[in-house]
Amino acid sequence: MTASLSNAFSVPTSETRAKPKGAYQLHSLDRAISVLEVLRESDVPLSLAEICQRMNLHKSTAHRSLMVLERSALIERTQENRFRLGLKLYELGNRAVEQIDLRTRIHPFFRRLSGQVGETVHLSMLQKTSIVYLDKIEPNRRVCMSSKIGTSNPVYCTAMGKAMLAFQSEQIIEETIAKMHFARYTPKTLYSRETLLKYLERVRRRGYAIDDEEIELGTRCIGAPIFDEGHRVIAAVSVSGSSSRITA
Amino acid sequence: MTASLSNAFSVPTSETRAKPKGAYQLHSLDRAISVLEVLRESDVPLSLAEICQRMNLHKSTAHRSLMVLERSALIERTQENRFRLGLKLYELGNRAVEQIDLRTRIHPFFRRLSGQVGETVHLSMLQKTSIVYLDKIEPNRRVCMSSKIGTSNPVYCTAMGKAMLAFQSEQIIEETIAKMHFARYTPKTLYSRETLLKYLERVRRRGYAIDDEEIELGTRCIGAPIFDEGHRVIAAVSVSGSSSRITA
DNA sequence: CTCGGTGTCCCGCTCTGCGGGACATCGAGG
DNA sequence: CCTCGATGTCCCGCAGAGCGGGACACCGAG
Repeated sequence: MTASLSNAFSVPTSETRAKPKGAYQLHSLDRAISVLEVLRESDVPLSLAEICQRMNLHKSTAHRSLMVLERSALIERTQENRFRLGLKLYELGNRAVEQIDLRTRIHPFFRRLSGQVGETVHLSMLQKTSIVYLDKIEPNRRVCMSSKIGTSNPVYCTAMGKAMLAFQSEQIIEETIAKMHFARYTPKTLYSRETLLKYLERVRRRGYAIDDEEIELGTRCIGAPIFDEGHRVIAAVSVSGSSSRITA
Repeated sequence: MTASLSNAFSVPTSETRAKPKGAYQLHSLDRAISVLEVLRESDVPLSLAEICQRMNLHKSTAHRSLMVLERSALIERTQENRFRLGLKLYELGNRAVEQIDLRTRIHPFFRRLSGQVGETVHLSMLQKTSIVYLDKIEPNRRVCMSSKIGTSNPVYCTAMGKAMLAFQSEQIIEETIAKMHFARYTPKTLYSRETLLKYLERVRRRGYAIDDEEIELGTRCIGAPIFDEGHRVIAAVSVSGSSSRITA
């Protein structure tokens, strides 16, 4: 299936752009999504010209995209005619996690875990090649390692990511790994298909995964998958702490 | 300007659809956004067929849209081949409010207010013809009136909405009201341009707005605008409570 | 005043992507 | 077993959406 899709490239046409194309094409939609991505990465609102530059687009093309996006409040413009992400996204995003309803179902169990370990605990879900943080509880310590809710990290260098990936079907694992771009955050980061596969095998035997300073030196995490009634992985929890405190 | 845009309709073409068109057109993008909207309104994941039905679209058209949206994780599909909003929206949404950064700037002041009044306080921002709730603090009472963070309500029947709208430029007020669809939630709901305009005038004189059971019987709110350094309205706070407790 | 930089808007030609429809797949029912 | 209906996926030709060139207006700087 995935194979047949890749064949669908048929005519590679001109396509100089290095867009992450994947068969089904809706140019203006893809472009609009890229705009959102560009705006997300920026810390300040961007002008039309800046957006054109970063995506190399022509003025009129970008302008049209922006107008439509603004009309639906996915982006909004400041008084100085700059653009940033719109609050509609907040609405949609909150609704998205609400539909999954994981947070409320898991929260009690989650609190107890937090009380027991006295370290930061996180809740996350798998999303393509990333994990997205949905919830966390921080201990009453001065310092603690934690990620911000609503952000994401790569699967291959987090305990929760590996815990969730390990229990997917053979096929999903293959597809997911194929889409990954390995980057070495620390010397300990797993950076190849093979090491990752071997690691997933271990996770399956033990039932949990560990991130041993793979994304940040000094931070160690233990992650375990959460299954639904049908024994499918739907989320993961983790305990994170300074590598000095986490050993057992 | 708005006038010239409306002229740009030039050829009304076929367009049987009652789409909220507004000059700049990107069909596939508009459609995709509608898909998100449809998914947001549903409490259960929807199948391709159901989506086609609700939007009356042809299978192939909707299918393409869905595939692209899924590729970028704006929607995700369940094992039963149904679609729901994707977690990417959560990421983007959180980033959106983070970029505005209001919450953290206002929070201290906000806490104090909450402590003083002992009723639910809300923080919201204007978004087209709605207000979006960004933050709230609830009192330690058993019952309290409050809205869910990340959701929205119409401008014309909320204290914060009217407080923010009142201090916009003449032009913005006009445009916003033009886009509104008045619905009568309660007998007290303002439901015409004129009453709303007159009310806004009062708000400007007093400096704050009141929602007197306009959206829900038994609930009364007082809303005040928040200005930035340049005396522009950027948000609003409100105090809400049962109409029996709120009078002065 | 010019000049470079904005954002907005128009228009013609090209090639995207629409929609009809074929094709698999599944499940229910006979 | 086959049939039937409903599903999702995929292909392809034609038509019209939307791309990009470019005109235009509007700054603010020099």
